[in-house]
Amino acid sequence: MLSVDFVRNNLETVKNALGSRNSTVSLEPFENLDKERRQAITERDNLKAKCNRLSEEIGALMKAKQREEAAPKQQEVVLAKARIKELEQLIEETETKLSTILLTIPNLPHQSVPLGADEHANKEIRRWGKPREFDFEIKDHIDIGNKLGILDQERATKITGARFSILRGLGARLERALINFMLDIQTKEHGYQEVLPPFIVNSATLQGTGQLPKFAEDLFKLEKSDYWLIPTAEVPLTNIYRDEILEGDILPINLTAYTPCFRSEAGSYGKDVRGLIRQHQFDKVELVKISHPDQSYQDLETLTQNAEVILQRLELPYRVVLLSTGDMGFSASKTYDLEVWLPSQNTYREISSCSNCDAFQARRAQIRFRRSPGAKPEPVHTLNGSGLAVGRTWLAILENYQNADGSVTVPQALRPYLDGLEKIQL
RNA sequence: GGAAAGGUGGCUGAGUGGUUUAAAGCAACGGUCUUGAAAACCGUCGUAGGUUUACGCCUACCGUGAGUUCGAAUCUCACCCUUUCCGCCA
Repeated sequence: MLSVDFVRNNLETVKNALGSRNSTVSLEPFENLDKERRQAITERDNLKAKCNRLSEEIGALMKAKQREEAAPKQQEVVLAKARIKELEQLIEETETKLSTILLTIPNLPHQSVPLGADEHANKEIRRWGKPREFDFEIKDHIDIGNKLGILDQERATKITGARFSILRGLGARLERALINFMLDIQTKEHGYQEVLPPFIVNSATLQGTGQLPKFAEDLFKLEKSDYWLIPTAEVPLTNIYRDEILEGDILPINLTAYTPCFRSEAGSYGKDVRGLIRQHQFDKVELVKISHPDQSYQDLETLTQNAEVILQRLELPYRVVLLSTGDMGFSASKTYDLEVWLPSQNTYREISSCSNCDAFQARRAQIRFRRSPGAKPEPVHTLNGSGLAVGRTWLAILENYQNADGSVTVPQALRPYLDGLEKIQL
């Protein structure tokens, strides 16, 4: 969320930014609503001040047993209160409209973000590793997984429905190994604190990180409650400090968590229907930084590198892409995607998305800090990134490490997590 | 699910209709004193909104929301949360 002040004083900038982000939010009503609201507040506060004064006088008269003299003053208060009631209704209406506008304005892009309508304007920053050349006909991860008996999507459909899967035997084991491997690197080498948050959150939490009110459709909601399944650990992790004022010297706060993630994938029908790429439930190890505003863009570089290390250790070729204004998520001011090489698709596919949300989420979630003790509280900057999407890592390993005989070699770095296993085979 | 108690500032904790402008203490910050520190003393010490060139002034906030009243932390209703006990349960 942008601050009212900022929008009021930078109307043109915000309008331009909206355009660059393909947003359809209209700022036309903003100016009038803003003015109307402030006038009403001023009038109401003046009336209230008057009532307070009168009430005090009435109190004094009552004490002095001068009831008759209090009566006209009481009348006056009653009258003022009727007007106050009208004004409060008006204030509430305008504030609702204003906050609807403010809550649906996406974040402003950072100046370093390329302008563009969609992913074609994204900018490749760097590549790591060389895609392997195969001297046999390669299979995709679905075929490999099915043949090895470690992936069972048909039966998952019976148990739940489309876009769910069952991992079995070494498949399940590989998933668990990856989770531990990722968490170990982030906690032991990069200094993140491991967190195990709730997988179910309330709507205030989702509004804090920007999923609500605009993207309810992408989420799973539990019936007869205000509870929702998390679409990413970013949501509970970032909200840990909601409604708090932190001391500046504890920043940055680095958090990591493994959680399953639940997404309705509304509007993606027909997209990536095969395999594990796009599931309603998937595992992810998430990285979150609560940063000092002066440091946050440097912290984004660090966070991105922290995620990259996982791919490097697993020796999976990838590239880093800087998203353009039109391709970024709602809350982000700057985003790097990590894309892993998928032989079956002969292309790079997203496996991590690392974003700086600047003060956008912090303002919504009221996460603030003091530059020095006693200083005025300011919003922190919040960052998040996948480190990494476990399901996509799982399938990337199957595809990149497949052998002609249908077996899959276990990446060196992962073997300690699988009792030294070198190969997944029949 | 049943019963009971409770929710007040960063923390502890008073306050049951009218100088509460939320006491007091602790913590924090600034100062005096000191070679330095501690102690002592003095002062400052919440958040948000509105208004003002500015000093400042005004308004709201005692779990949340509604209500009673000229006036609510205090009374009424609903809800949320916490703790304890019982029941059920991994």
